[in-house]
Amino acid sequence: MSGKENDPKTELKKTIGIIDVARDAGVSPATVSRVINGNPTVDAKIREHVRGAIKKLKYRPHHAARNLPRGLTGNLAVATPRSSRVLFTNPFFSRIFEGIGGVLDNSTYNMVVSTTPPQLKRLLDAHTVDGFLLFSVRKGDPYMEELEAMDLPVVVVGAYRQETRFTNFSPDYEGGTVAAVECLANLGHRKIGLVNGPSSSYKSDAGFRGFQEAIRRLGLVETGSLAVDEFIEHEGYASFMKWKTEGGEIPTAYVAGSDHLAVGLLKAASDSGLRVPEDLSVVGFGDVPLAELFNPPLTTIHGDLVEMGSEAATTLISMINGGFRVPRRVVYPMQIIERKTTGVAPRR
Amino acid sequence: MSGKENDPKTELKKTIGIIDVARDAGVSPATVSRVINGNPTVDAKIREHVRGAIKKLKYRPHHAARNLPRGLTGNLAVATPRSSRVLFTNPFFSRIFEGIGGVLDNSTYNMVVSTTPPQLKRLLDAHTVDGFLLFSVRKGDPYMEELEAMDLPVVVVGAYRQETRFTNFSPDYEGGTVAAVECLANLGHRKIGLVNGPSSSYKSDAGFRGFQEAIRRLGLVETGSLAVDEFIEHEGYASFMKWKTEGGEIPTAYVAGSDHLAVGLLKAASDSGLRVPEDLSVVGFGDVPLAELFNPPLTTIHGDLVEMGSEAATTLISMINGGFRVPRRVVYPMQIIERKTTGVAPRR
DNA sequence: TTGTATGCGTTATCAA
DNA sequence: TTGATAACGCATACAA
Repeated sequence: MSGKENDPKTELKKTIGIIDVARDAGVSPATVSRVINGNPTVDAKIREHVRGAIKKLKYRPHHAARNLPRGLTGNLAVATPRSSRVLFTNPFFSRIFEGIGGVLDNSTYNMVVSTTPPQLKRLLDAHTVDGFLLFSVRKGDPYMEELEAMDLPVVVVGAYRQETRFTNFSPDYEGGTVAAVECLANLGHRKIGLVNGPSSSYKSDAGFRGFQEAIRRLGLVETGSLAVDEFIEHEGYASFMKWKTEGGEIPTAYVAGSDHLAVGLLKAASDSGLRVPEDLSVVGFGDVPLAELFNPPLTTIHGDLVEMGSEAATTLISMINGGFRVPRRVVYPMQIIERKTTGVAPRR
Repeated sequence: MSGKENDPKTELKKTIGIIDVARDAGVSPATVSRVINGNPTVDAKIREHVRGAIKKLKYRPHHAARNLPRGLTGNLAVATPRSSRVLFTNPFFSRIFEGIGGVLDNSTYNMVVSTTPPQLKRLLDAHTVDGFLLFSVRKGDPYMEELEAMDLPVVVVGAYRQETRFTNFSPDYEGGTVAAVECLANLGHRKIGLVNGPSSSYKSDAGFRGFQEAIRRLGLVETGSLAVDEFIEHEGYASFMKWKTEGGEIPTAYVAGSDHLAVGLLKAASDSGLRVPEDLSVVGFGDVPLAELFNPPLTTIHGDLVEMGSEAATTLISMINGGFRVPRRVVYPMQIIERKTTGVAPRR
């Protein structure tokens, strides 16, 4: 009635590990490990017994310790080499993220997100992830060469350069822009402008290529194009106002590099007394949730970005497991959604 | 000329570890460890020598292995117990996230993000993070009781219940809503409606409390209130249309639970032939980047959410290190930003 | 100031 | 089918 299990050194153990479970179940740690990992070579009775001990002790495996012997981490990085808010101002991100999440749900990987250069740097300096999902990369972004030099699996989502070992999944910025110009041309527009991002953006390059090609092929004239530093509302607004103030010629239609840019442009046009689409047509890019609800509803370029995120994540995991040794380059088709910011060209 | 270091077993080592560096530098692993951790009790010459070896071998410490002996992971969770897109449709999230990122930049913690219940479940079942930053929690969300029962540090960002061990940082939903009603009352509005989220939302509760209190205190009359399931554009639009179709009375002003809700409402009003703000005034909540650029610019409730995110993260880290043992409850003041969706009440 | 030895929680190899 | 035991990469008392 007294001496049962009355150890003198009744110390308080911090975390209960696989050894504690083994002791409680009267088996070896190896057997517990087998049960945890669903190894079939375990006697059914013992398995249930061990499971009972696991629940009883509220045992929870240690993620990092589990992966240590494999030389892996069990973590995937979702990162941008640029500024903090890019991931969220990136019009596509929320949908791509949704695709990634779906894949992770059916895996055992965790997602470690880095939204600033210092965080990315840490990810590179320590073995913290088994692979990278990279977003919004621009020319000259920090740590990209370093990443190229490492042998970690990397998938870049969005436009990227050609000479690279990275696998790349990207919306068809070029084709989407072509579709926008063609739509405008069909509405009778002859003078069309491009509101594009900075030259440091691969996405800008692709959009520019598509724009130029379509303009030339259709015999149109590029008019009043604008180049901004970021694909955000404010930049689109300011650029248009500046252009107008300086007496620049206003086209009858604009193709924007992003929906946010388009919204800024729309606002600037409105503040300038221009009616949309009577006086000016505008096409966005991305079809963010807001686009449909905007006033007026935004004509824009749409693509299945959830699917893209999903495939990117699936591919990365496959690469980690030795698949897809040679870089892949996949482009996702984009199509135009005509709403209310595009109309027949005005007679000027 | 032949036998120097000519081991028979010239196997290819996978990752180079602290031992390799130690051997190359002619010191013990412990000394290398000290250099890595900036331990001052290392001779300057040796330190430089070791650093040279680290660079030469391109040695990178292993994050998980480093934290194992400490019984920690070095990871923080940023999670929501709800659906995937919540984190991104949450109007506040991008700014709060910015605050968190800033703190992480100056720490050694990594951020593992979970945007789906399965991912959250994994985080709970394995020792993967040292603490939780929880977002968009609603009544009845899965795994919350489980988390409460564990002894991991947790900080909830956004409205939450009173009876909890979790520390809580939240915008002042109640006070902000009061400010909105007061503003409207000053403009002469008497019949005011609330476009609120679902009753499962703590945020809705707070907004409702503030609304009711202000309405009663100012002697106004609640008119045409709407309750939606999510704080998104679509819901606001649909609810208003349904209400109108059913012949419900339209107030002269609406207070919305979020900017996105306000945008949907604005769109519905516009489609119904109502002018803003001549026929109807609307106040949003959150002051998302879009609000200012919307057409017309949205009057809304603003707060310093970057700061809130920053303090939440700082507090969580402190908790992990043994600080703030008792739950804290911090409410961030919100103020109204009057733009163009609010005006003098029409005579009806 | 530096080295040795041990432990962190788990997997995996090899016997039994 | 199960059990020792050696890694996995590193930090840290304890010695020297």
